[in-house]
Amino acid sequence: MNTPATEARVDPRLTARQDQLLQALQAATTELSGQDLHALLRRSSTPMGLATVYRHLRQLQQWGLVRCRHLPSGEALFAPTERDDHHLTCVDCGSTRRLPHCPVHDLELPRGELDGFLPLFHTLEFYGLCPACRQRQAAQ
Amino acid sequence: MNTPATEARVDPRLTARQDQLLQALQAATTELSGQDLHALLRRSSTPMGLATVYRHLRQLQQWGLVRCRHLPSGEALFAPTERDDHHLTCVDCGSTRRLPHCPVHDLELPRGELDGFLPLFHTLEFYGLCPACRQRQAAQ
DNA sequence: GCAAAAACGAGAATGGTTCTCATGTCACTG
DNA sequence: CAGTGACATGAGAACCATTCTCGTTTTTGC
Repeated sequence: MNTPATEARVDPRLTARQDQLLQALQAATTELSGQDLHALLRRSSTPMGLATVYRHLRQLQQWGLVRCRHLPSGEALFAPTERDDHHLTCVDCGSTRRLPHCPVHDLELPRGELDGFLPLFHTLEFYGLCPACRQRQAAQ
Repeated sequence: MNTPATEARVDPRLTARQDQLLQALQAATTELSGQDLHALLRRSSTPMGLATVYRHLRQLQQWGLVRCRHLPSGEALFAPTERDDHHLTCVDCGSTRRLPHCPVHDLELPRGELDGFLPLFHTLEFYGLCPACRQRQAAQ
């Protein structure tokens, strides 16, 4: 199940800021929230404001370079789309665990994989551009 | 890809309030937000406060009776887990469209199905209880 | 009935995200 | 070089869905 992010990438010409943001995400071993990125980049030689962080995260997301998922707490976590990670998320404490490999290739989740985790439900969502927005963006 | 919600259901003995909430979700043709449900039930003969709506939504979710997904806007939408719906979500305008059938059985999304929608990335998440929380809940 | 426990809800608090707008930056031009 | 316009930036305010607080009401167990 490969989402054609490369094909979807409209304009890979990133600004320095966008590149800085993307590299921070790629360098991180885990997903980062907007707040995390802000705190991280605050310490760099070229600090980035919170508004700019969110602005560019949305832009990168619309370009298919960054994916976003929401924890039960409502916090949004970002990661580069090149990482094909999937997670088990606890609806009680909100903790998440990365699955060792993409489960879509093995839909009947084996007991061993779950390792005690009790699945209650799943979500499968596709993010992208609807025809109306593609058309509007092309017209601009 | 059937999530064993029934097996996971710890205590299907719902209170009147929980039942009212679940029935409202089942009766609705679309997913509803917490605010939607509050507004809807406000007009019923037994109105429900916002705090109670969210309290029970979380409870029903932990029981695997209700699923929740987040729009790019951050708004959370709820639906009964018995409905196996999946969506295309636009990262620009946030609109969502229900897929005609569960795409997990047809992973290579056919062009016709997309109908002009440009997928940028997808998310696949499992929600449930981690071992620690199962243990803690069992102990209580 | 009656007391203890649980459920309830109005309104305040929380906190992540977005918006506003004044300022900064940069590429051009003449 | 100023001059100029378009765009990027960020501090802080605004927003708003959700959660928390806490006094009241309802239910439960006996």
